[in-house]
Amino acid sequence: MLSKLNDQDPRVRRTRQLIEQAFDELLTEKNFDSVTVQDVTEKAQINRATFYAHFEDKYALLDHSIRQKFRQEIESRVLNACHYTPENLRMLILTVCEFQVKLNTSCAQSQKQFSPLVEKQIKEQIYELLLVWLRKMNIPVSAEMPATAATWAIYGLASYWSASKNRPALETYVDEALPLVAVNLNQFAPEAA
Amino acid sequence: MLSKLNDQDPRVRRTRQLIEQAFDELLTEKNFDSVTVQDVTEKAQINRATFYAHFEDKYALLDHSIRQKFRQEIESRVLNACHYTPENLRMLILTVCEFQVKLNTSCAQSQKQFSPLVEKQIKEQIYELLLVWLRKMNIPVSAEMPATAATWAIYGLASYWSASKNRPALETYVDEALPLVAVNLNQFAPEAA
DNA sequence: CAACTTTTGTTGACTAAGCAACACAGGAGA
DNA sequence: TCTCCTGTGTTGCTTAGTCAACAAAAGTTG
Repeated sequence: MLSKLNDQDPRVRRTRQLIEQAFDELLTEKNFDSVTVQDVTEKAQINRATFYAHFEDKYALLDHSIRQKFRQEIESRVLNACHYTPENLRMLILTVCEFQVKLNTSCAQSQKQFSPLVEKQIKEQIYELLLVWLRKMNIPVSAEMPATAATWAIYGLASYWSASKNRPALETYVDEALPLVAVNLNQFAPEAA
Repeated sequence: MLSKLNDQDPRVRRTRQLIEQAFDELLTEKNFDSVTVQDVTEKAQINRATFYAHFEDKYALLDHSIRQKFRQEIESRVLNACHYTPENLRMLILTVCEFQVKLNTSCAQSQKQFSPLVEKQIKEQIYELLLVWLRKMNIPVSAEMPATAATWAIYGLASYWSASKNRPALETYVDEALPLVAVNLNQFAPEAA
């Protein structure tokens, strides 16, 4: 059905939380493919029909879960409430890198199964964040293209790092990555104008 | 209202649990008198009207809470699923003593405010348990009177102990208390028949 | 392949929970 | 005293969640 539920309703918040929590726990036990909607609803102790009132299917739940967790990382570093600086960009890259390894360690199996879904969700949020940053420094050209380039570069660099056999130290890696991404954005920064 | 709710309904179980948990937490913070129904519903994040669908008022909640906690103590020692022996009776006395001090320590203020309510609930359950024990050893006389005498004796001894300034060691105290209670019951025990 | 089991979405009728509004009971305090 | 304020129960109406049943997909096994 998915007739939009009221996010303010305590019941809605509660059952969403139950679903998300059950889902998280299940992902630490088995891989995503073998988790069924029934598993989730049984662990969450809700009716299966209720699940479908909240999420279209288990893929929508995964999307939501990834999105939410990444958003939390962003928000905990108040990156969402700030503007562009090389330091903030550096922190963003670092966050994406850390998120990748966190996913790999907290899930039962390496999440090859759903990596495309993860990539989509993360990139969407990086992109939105960069757009906000760029729009704050009213630039002469459209923000979409620099934001797109930077988004893909950040995600690509983070993936590359997290997949490396012998991962270099995160800090030094990010130091190297930063200029590769910043070059597209620095030109619009106030001090460079 | 209090139109009887279905105990099997997951929603009912959930909100009851929320209410009980909120209540417990509040009792560790302040004394019973100053806990309002509003406090409970706010902490539990449920609607106030919902509270009244489950409990008549905060006194009914207290009754329920005490009753449930004591029952848990009984059940965790499987006293509910056994028959009369001096050893089981000893364990029962010990349980009542421990429960008294547990109440005193886990609640913000010593629970003088609601001790009559506590006493009523505990004694009811001791009595029911003793009745079951006595009925299992089909005795020639009615079980009610020995059960009553033993119930009051047990509760009285436990109260006396928990209120003592310099409490003697629980084990030795119970050893002394046991014969005082058992004398009324032993005569019906199989080996004494 | 066919017969099976499991899981998936979806439905409609019913019940519980949320919400806002109400009248009413104490206090507390000028 | 009168007023203000906080907490109490109760109500009618709305929305969310439960349940059982269903058909249809997707695996499994022989």
